[in-house]
Amino acid sequence: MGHTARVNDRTPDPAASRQERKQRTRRALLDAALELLEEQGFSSISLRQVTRTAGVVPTAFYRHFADMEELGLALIDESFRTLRAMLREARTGGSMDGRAIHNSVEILVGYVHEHRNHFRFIVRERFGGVASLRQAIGGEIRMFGSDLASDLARVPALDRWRGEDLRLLAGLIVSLMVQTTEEILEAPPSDLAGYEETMSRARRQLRMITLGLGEWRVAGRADATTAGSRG
Amino acid sequence: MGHTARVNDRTPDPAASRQERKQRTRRALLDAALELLEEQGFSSISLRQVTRTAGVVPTAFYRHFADMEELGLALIDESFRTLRAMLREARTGGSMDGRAIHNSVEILVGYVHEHRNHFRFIVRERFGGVASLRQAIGGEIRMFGSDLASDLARVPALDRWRGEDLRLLAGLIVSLMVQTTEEILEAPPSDLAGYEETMSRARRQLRMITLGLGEWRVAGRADATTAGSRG
DNA sequence: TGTACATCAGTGAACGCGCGTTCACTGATGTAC
DNA sequence: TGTACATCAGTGAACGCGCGTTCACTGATGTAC
Repeated sequence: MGHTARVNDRTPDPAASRQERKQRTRRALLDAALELLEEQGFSSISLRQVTRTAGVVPTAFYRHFADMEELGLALIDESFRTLRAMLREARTGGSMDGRAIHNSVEILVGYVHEHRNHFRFIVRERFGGVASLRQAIGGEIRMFGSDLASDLARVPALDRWRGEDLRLLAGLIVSLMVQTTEEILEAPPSDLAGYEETMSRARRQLRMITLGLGEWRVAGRADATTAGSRG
Repeated sequence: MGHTARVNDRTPDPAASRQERKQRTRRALLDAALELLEEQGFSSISLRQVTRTAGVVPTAFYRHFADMEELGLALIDESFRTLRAMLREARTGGSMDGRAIHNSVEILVGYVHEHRNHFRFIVRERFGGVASLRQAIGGEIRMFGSDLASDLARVPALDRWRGEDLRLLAGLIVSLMVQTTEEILEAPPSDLAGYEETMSRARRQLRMITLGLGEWRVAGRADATTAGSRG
């Protein structure tokens, strides 16, 4: 809440190269935007507010971004880049089963919790007023759903499912994860009990979904396959 | 796209009373805002844009709303009032079973489809930059979840469920409905095939959720291991 | 190592613009008698 | 029914303000020799 780390604060740090300092200012602009986005929507924060918060003159902005939209896209990229890497890593190791799906959900929710400001921005702008940001965020979430669907295809219990049904199932899970992300962001970051509560709710809701999967008729006929979610 | 029904267009209609004309201007302001909200977020549309689109001078705005926020709250109220009535009616008739839940979902999705502009606004501002609107929308959705949970309590198959679990299940279904609403709004209103496709997906996803409910252990132990499917 | 020049991140003044809000007003509609 | 007055939805001018963007600039950092 308003520590507002400005980029200069008049300690020029002679050890830093020109390039390093430029990066630092860029960082300050991104952080300033994230700070302002705690309170406002992206389309209502101004370039001048951002530079003011970053401790820099308005015109300095143009050394880093062509306009606010470009800054917004940079924030989206930042938000998802590390998460994608973490999930890719989690998914390469070992076999794919119900446990692995649960793991991915835990990784995502933990990640969101640790990057609250980024994801508050993401949730706000997912259907916000700026079309290019909406598209970029939509693309990331869709990609996330596709990855999940192909993971699900590797779960033994689901091996006879049609691709279309796997995508529906993935959509259901993504929908739960979006909902959970929103819940995480509603509580203050210090509220660890609330965080655990949300996690626990998400786990049980995920289990509610997976429990019934054994009942789903694969080919459209009533041949009930076995094996629900097995821990 | 941009038919922009202005309030005056210089046909004063001598038959209308002063009160009727005032209502008409109010309506024109709300419609103007909805039209602008197709393209922009609420916090970035201006009072002057709204009055310009409505065909009225900026200062006339104050005869109807204290500020833009008050207009926004009026739009939220409009969006949900009729829907609430329809769902209440749907739920008073007859017994409550899986069929009734499906019916409610159909009503909601159809309603959203026929009030696209209102619900685009709702979806945008649900996590948008204006706190009071966020709260109002959150309250409506939460109320919706509570109603659904108490409906679920009357479903025979769920009669032994704990309230907490019913709320989780209701949350899951609300989450699916929000997701479906977002899908409906992504396609143009003329795309009836897309609408039916979305409806069909929603139905099957709802079935995926409800299929497993027989497996849920009512008294709920805390570990993750679960039995396989029943016949 | 020292000098002369190039680069370029950040500065500060200035611009025209749309904004929300104020104010005194107009003139049609409504009401009292 | 006709007259005199009150109401009040909508008008139009004016205000001060923050905005995005332009421009010429400064002075520390980087580079060539």
